[in-house]
Amino acid sequence: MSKKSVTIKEIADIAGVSVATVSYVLNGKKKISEKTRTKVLAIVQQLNYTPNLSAQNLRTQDSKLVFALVNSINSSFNTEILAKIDQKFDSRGYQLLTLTGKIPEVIRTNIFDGGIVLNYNLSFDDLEDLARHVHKKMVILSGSTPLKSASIVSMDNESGMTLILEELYKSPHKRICFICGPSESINNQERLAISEKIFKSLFQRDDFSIHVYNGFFNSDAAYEVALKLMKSDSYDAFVCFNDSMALGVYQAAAELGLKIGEDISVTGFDNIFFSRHLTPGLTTVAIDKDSWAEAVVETYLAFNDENHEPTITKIPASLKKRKSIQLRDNT
Amino acid sequence: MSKKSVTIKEIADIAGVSVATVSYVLNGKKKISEKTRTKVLAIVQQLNYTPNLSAQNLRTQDSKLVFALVNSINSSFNTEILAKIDQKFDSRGYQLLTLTGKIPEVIRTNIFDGGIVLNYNLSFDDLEDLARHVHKKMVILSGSTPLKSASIVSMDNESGMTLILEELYKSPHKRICFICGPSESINNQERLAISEKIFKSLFQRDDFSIHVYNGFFNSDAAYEVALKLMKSDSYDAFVCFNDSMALGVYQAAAELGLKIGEDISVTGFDNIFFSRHLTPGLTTVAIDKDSWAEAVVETYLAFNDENHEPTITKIPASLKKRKSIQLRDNT
DNA sequence: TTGTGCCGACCAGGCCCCGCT
DNA sequence: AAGCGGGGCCTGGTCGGCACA
Repeated sequence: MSKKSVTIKEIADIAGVSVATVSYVLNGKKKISEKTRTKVLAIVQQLNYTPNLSAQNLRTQDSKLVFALVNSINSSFNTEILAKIDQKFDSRGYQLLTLTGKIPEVIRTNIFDGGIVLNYNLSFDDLEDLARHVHKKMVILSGSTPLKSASIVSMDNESGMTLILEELYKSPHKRICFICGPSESINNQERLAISEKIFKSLFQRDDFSIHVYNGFFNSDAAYEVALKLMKSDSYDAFVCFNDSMALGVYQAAAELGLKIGEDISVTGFDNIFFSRHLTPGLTTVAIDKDSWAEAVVETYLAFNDENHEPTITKIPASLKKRKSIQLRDNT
Repeated sequence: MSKKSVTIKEIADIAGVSVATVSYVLNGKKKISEKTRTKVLAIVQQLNYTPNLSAQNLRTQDSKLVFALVNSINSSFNTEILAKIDQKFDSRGYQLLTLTGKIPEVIRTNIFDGGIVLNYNLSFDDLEDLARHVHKKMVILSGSTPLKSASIVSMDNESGMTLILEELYKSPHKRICFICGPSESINNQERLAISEKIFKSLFQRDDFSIHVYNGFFNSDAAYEVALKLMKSDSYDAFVCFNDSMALGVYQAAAELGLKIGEDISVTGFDNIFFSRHLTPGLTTVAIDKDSWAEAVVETYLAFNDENHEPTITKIPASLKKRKSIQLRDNT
């Protein structure tokens, strides 16, 4: 299999010039006469020659490949932001390669210029470990704790969670429960911490922890949990730490004939695409994904400066009001 | 930036052995005494050495990297199957790297062992062009027309479309329209062709083409189209060529107070995750994604045999009955 | 002797310094 | 001065060979 690919040497031989000349023609770093230039290019074209990237990277110690490490490629939240980042890297001459797995071998080798990590389920320790291995440009898309050699561009969970709980406070529904994500997730940890703070101060209650249920950030688990809780009629407000889980809550409500926005209130986080397609629309926390993606790419490229030090950037969140919260007056 | 990484030569120097010895220790192709082995490994461990993949690939002319080219990473259909393929490649020692773009430069270079193409919007000509460039293992996940140097493992659109239209035939709703995808998409072409055939034979009508509307495979466009059509009350059955578009139809129906499964019928294709979370559940065409992924990986690995010839495999489709079609009697 | 254990040296493809005409 | 080429080098794999028991 895999026919041998044509090399620069073959091009040189056929064109009757040296390898050096072909190389110069291809990357235009030196003046070459128009005559040889066209001759070489014609042969390159004809033989469909492409430089061997391994050889190129090896020699130049440089690469325009950027990895994106994600916990799962099958997640709307991940792919929505990934699509934008991909696009922005592309316009700057970098190619984004998405890969999954805890810490794949391949990122420890040096075919990549650097990478970004978009991963709900990577603990701080995992990140430190990763940063030790990838001694290059690295941007993490979650968390707030500075890392030795990676920048952070993450969403502002604190303001986001505050916005949504303040909105929910306007509802007559006050028997709140929290459907949260996996404990390893940094975003989950942050959302949990700030929720507790607000719950205590705004709702003036001290029994936060007993109203927290794990939905593992996925709709099926959240569905199971919600179904049980609804049957026992313990709660009339469901604060989901992401939109996927809100979807599971919607499904449970539909099954039991509960009207969302009337009988119960439901909130999400992330504003992924289907949250506006639900009936009623899901009130959730949005973050401008375009700005986020832009910040990620800029932060990444900032490593190109000599002596650049890692930075931490927080992307502001806003409230996306729809109809899943019942409000006292219809404001 | 990017501290210089440690090389095999440094390891050799520190261990007081030759590079050859270190190399043999690392890939165990030759007997090395236990004593030197442990000594070398200790230093490798300590300096956190990882072989330079570019150098390795260059020398061995071999790679365990597989690309997955997709039109968009932000599509549930793509990511659901991708996640499974990723996993199966992983268990066979290959690393899957997902990338987007028409024909990215990087796949023409030889850092990849080969790749798969999962792309609704790549025409046959694009595929031929791609196959010319990637003269290696290649598996395409759509289409039926044999390619010179790539295998095909695609879903059986014909049987899928037949199943769903036969089911719809049991409904009293007979004013059918078809919401289809972009014309370049091979899957769209196949679904369109077979729909026309069945429409003519089963429903015995000859005016197929005037009931076809383009929804571009995305929910927003489908929503716009559906809203207009519903307002004019021209149709009571909406056959969507994928589930995303069915989502748009659901939204339009909700807005106009139309009950799906009662006032109108809606069908999908692909059975992506949220189709079972909708209310009512979406009746759609399912394909066993696990079998599909398995077939893709097996087909890919078959290229390892000498003189392997490209193959074409069709993955069977089945009907996922839910409640979005109104049936005459409640069977 | 006949291995066993190790090493020197070359090779893979392409970039680019430096020197030649 | 303008155009071109020789050859070292980036890193790691591997073959033939050599020393030593």
